Amino acid sequence: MLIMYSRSEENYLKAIYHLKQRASVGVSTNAIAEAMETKPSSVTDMLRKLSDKKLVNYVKYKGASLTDKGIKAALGIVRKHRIWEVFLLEKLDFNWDEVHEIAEQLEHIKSEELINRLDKFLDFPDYDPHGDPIPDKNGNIKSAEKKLLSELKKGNQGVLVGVKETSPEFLQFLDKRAIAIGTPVKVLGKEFFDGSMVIQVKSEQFFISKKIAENLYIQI
Amino acid sequence: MLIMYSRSEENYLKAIYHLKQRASVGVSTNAIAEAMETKPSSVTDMLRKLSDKKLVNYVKYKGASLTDKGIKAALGIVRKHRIWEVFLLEKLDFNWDEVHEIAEQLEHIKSEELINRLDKFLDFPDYDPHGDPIPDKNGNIKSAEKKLLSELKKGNQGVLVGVKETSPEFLQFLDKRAIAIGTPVKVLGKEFFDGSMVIQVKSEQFFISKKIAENLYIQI
DNA sequence: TTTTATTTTTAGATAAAACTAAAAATATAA
DNA sequence: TTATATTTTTAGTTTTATCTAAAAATAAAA
Repeated sequence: MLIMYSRSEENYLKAIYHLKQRASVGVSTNAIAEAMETKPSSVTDMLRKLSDKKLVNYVKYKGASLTDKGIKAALGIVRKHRIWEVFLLEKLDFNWDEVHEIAEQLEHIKSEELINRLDKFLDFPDYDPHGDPIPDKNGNIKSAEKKLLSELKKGNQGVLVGVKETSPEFLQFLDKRAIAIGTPVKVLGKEFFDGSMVIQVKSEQFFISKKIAENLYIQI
Repeated sequence: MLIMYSRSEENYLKAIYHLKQRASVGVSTNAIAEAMETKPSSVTDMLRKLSDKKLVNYVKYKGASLTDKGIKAALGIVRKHRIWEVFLLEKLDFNWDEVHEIAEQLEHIKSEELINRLDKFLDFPDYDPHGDPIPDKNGNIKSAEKKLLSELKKGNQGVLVGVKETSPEFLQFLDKRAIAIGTPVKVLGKEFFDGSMVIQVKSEQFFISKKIAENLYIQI
């Protein structure tokens, strides 16, 4: 059962996987198109194709969700992506805002053996540089019990364990303030009006907008 | 001048580079087709395209050769391929007959930074696992002054520094006889009739056909 | 040098993955 | 509930890289 998917198919599977994450309903055509920076009509074409291959459940006008087969395939790609990110950061000294783009290419290299050996070479890491868990070769993934910083209340504290947004701009924003995975964070104040917060990071205090808080995962 | 080429264009450039190597005339359409396992008509199409991009000199019915721009591009791909091979062998413990296929994929990853950092990580290797020299980032390549074993005469001796053929079958053939890069080899006898040889490898003697001898590079 | 064989090119077709523009379905607002 | 807006799909093109079959050019043999 050594089935291979095209680079495009893999990218769609990955996008649906990331968009779905517990949304009980199907993912909309438009949402996929936006995430992939392509046109809705292209998405429709691909959904039909993936549906024919039993990788997604797709009902016209009702959106799509991954089948078990689709989830398995998506997890394989996510695994590759995250292992390569660890390699780039730990072995080649890339910065955490540089690794994503290159991993987008490396995740499509076809070789189970390669990724398993790389996994071993890196001593079987559990999380990638952004704090996201790495599925093992059987597709088992640790569902990190993390909360968004924006969901915390005044007085709550925890450790930054992940970021939702991974754009270089956002990651550089964090770097500038010395906020990184593992950094302890405490909520000093929160505005009801706009959801903005004042947080304590080490000896410093920062004002952050709701948008920032919605992209930081905290483990309490 | 950050020009990118498609995977297919890169493969054609690489194939022409490998076929050319000092043949003063152009490489024939059929030779390229055979090397790439594709049809001559496909080659004609691509040669016209590469010619438009000033990567090859192409004259209808007369074959093709790389321009300076084409050589530079080809060397960039060869560099990536060989650096990845070193990585796979040295860091991930792949066998030398397994690395080629995976490197065929990795060589197309688009990132100068990546390959330069990998080069550094590997401590700037000069040769790949098959004994072929690795071009530096400016395209300078050590032209190893090696001879084919088949060109040597009775009594000549040297060290195996490379292989021409890189198929798993051939490499396993060598492994079975403990012939590897760095192994000293001496020609004990040579038949005029069919070019076959008897060679001394360490304490053992082997009979090898002309075809084998034509795929082993020796440094005297 | 004419004939035959081989190589190379042209012409037209196909498949994958994208696009645009228009039509159809669904959701929202008056 | 009808009208309007949004979302999604269909239909038809485009681009890249391939292919087959036939025509043209070149090379080899008689």
